[in-house]
Amino acid sequence: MNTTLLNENGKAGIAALASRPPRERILLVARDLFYRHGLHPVSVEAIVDAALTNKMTLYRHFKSKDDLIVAYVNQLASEGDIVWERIAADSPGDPQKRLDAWVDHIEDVLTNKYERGCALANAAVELDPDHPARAVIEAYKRRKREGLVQLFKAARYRDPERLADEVFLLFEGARISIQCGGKGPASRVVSMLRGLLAAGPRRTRG
Amino acid sequence: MNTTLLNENGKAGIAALASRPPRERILLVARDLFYRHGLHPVSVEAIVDAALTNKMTLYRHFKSKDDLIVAYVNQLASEGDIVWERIAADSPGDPQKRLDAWVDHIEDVLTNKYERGCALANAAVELDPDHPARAVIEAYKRRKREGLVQLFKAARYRDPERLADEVFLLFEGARISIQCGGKGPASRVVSMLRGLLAAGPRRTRG
DNA sequence: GCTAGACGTTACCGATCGGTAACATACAGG
DNA sequence: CCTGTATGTTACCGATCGGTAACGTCTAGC
Repeated sequence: MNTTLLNENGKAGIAALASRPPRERILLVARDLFYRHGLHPVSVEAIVDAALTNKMTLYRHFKSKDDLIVAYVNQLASEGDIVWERIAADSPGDPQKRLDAWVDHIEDVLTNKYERGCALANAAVELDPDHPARAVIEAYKRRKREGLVQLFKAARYRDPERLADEVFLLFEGARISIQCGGKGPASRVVSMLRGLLAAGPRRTRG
Repeated sequence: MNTTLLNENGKAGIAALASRPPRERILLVARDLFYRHGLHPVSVEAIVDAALTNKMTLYRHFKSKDDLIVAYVNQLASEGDIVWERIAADSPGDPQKRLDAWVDHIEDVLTNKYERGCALANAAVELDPDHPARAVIEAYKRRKREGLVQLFKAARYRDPERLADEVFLLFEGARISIQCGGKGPASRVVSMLRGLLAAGPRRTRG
């Protein structure tokens, strides 16, 4: 069986894995396999094999596969929050700079050759409406959108709610479109976003 | 087991099903179950049960489950094409009216209470990159985007490619956001689209 | 050095999966 | 009426699934 682990999405290979505790290895591998192949096609066997451990150890850390999925989704959400906080920390008190930095980050995401859509959105597609992981996903998306609203508000853009929705939806649409063969539309979204940011600020009555 | 069939997304109930040939029943049911629960969680047993038939009959019409998935995706794509053609037929030679009609259609889709994202995009999330159904999905999305470009071109909008990408991505983003709890962002997208259509036309040098 | 707890190994469980063989039935067209 | 074709029924296949029991091993901390 193939034991190739983890794309170059900022993560290390098999060598760095071996020295980490099993739970961490499992989450690292789950993150990779779930994203690349989806939730259902990836068996716990495949995960523990790639994580260089075994089923018993996995089930000592996670009550069930669904519980692992919740942990996987929580991991993604908290990583997204960290990116957001890093952007905030890099430009304290400068909402305009934060917006620019956010678009730079978007550009990185969309040009990543391993991009296969938003992992959280993809997970939502595969999960029943009552799956506990969905609440995490929905809360994260709302948080993200609200952060954009506050940023546009602080930067004194006109109609911040509408603008936040627009850039939020453009970004979401671009990510989902990448794996639907529409690389064309997505390639233009960064310049669209920059256009929106450049054209809008301080239109609040001067 | 529950035999509730087909949401009100324009399709009939169990009574209308019974009089149709098995292959049609199977596709009708697959369309419903695949969309509501995803591709992998729906077994062929569940499909044939809901379609009031049996596995043997299904496998006489489809070589495999993957083959059924291809037929499911083809069905969705051709239905989408039919909507597009109907819009064209309703406003022959009037691209602006077609654009308006398209946005009206978008509004219907986004306000449908059973909306769970674009069925084709959802399917793409669940399919390997080399699955034969993916080519169908990608071709459809490209076709759809190209149709928008031609419409904006014919209606003499400025920068039709960019505008087509923008409305395309907003629509895609809205659909995927609906099931991620972001009903807020999606609710504004129709007025955004109408704004884009109203503000832009004939900006081609007047 | 001993012990406790984390980890690994093997083997297994019942359920379900996609898919098929063999056979019975219904029915339309000659 | 007879025959061919589509459909339905039952039973089954091997594979894989998520999950567990029992037991052996390793090592950190006292």
